Amino acid sequence: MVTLHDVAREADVAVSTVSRALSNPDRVSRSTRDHVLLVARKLGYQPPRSGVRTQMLAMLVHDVTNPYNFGLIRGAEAQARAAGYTLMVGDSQQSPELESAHADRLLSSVDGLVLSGSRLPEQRLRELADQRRLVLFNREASGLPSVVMDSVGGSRQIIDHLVALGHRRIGYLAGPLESWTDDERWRALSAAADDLGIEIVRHGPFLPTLDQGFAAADVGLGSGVSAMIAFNDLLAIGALQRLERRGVDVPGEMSVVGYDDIFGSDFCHPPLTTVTGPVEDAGRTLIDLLLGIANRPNPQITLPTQLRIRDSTGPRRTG
Amino acid sequence: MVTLHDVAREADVAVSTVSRALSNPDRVSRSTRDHVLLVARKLGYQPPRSGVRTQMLAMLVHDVTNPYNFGLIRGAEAQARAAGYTLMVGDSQQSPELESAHADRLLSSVDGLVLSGSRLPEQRLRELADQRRLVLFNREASGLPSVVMDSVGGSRQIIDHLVALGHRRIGYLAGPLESWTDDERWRALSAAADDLGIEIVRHGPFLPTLDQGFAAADVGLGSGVSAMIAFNDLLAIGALQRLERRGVDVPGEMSVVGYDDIFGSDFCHPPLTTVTGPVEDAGRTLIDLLLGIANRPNPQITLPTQLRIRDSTGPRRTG
DNA sequence: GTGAAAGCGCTAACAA
DNA sequence: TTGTTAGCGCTTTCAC
Repeated sequence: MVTLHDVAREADVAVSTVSRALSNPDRVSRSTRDHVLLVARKLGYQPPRSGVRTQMLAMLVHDVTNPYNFGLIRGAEAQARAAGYTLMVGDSQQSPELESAHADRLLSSVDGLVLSGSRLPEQRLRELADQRRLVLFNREASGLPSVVMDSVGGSRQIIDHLVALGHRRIGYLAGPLESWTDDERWRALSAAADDLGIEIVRHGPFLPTLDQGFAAADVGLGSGVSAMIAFNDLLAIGALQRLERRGVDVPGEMSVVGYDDIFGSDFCHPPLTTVTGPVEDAGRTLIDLLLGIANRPNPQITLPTQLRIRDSTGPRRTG
Repeated sequence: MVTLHDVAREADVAVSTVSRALSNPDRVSRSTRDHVLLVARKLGYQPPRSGVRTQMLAMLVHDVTNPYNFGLIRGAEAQARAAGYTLMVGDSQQSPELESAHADRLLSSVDGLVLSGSRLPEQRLRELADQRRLVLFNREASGLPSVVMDSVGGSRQIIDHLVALGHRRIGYLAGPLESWTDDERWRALSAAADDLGIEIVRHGPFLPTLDQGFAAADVGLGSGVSAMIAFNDLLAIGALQRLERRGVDVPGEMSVVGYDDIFGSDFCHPPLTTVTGPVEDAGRTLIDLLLGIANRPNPQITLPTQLRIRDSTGPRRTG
């Protein structure tokens, strides 16, 4: 454990100076402050944490404003509240660096941490888990507790559904390269397509946002497929908007499928066929694991998903 | 400031016992633990906070999963990130008690706090402001810095718009009674209606959720108005869904207006006429105020709003 | 399981 | 502005 004393020695100043630099930056000269802060950072100084329970839990997601997280947050919030805890949600902006920095800061002030779709290396995850209780969502790492929405089942159902409608060439609008979930989905889709002897082509990567859906739709249209599967609903809804603007009939000329069944996927135009799952359950389960209300020590839980068929998919137009 | 010593005296045990009860609950007997925790809670014990900056800010909203907060959160997150801070968002579930409890816990671990639409009494707000930097969104309290979306301008524009379309009896689907924003909106709407000599009737209160929008639509329909203004877009979109299901033509038989221009209000059916404003700016400004990057000491800022006209409003059908 | 007391890390008061 | 030092709150060790 790094103390003020250590920092003071390394920076060659008095402990009080370090204390001031960290607590009352105005009470110290600019140059020494910068120097001290640099050394503190280098040594990995952490504010001392009184062992007193904070009754706070934290969850880090890639984008708080992605409706996908709604169910997750609701479930987790409810369960945390029921147990007398405060849940705070943070945003890592799809960036492993930011995720890591936030996690560091949170360690000293929360009793437990949920990482959703973490992009940190296993090594780093284990480091974090050594200091605080840690659970993962949509990411697995050996020895760490996790909850994952089953991508295989839902993906297979998508392919079955599209093939039943006569589609033989399908496009996949991929998510971020670093995304564990994207990888899972793509692998499950390709496997299912292989099994049924149809063709699936991968486009992208795209960021999971409405805007990127516009671009994705154009790419998909240009590739001559009759159906597109988007990495998630945000991308899919963006694609629907773009297709409508370009005068492409959905599902007449193009079928579109998403993942996650987010807020809006039922009232967009046309309502979106998508993979749905018990995300609120997942949120609750994550908190249960965090608080140690689980049977086994480090369970890796997979929750089932199903295809919810709405109006954005239809028979391939022949001819 | 309450110390372990105080708790120990009041609970008639040694400080070490209190320390254990709070940090290592397993190392103390069940009965004394419960007793100590109760006393600690009664005295309002707070874990000691090393003055070291945590580089964390917190924002409390009523519902993290209300898309209204998207812009706010994005703006605030971006500005916090730019300044090297971590922003965490918490959910008060429309409950002042929960808001207060969360705020208490956060005080000891963040450098500043944003309360959105706070329902705490001014007295309590000032108490909090004494301990940490505090700024308010969509709530004003004398002596405290705040940012508010102007309800008066947007409300007046709604009434002007509806009157221009021939509407003479209008319904307002009210938000929660304790909501400062609801109060502002209702007063501005009534004033504008009075000025123009038309009738506006208040229904509700309703919680600002899609589900409550279903109920609100039914109430509005039954009251013989030709246009409905909802407290916010969530309520309005819920109402649109209900009207569609009941076979009511929008805007032919009923016009609908919302507030906030949330995610989904542009792709619901029909796209919603709503009051929009620079919410991301608001988010950024809040963080600026929190970090003291402001000119005046405790500014009360009001940001302008405009009516965005889409397809959910039209001429009153005569006859 | 609990209390007494030593030890530790941080802050603040004071001197330079 | 910076260093010295006393003091404070919490944890931990040790005795019972």
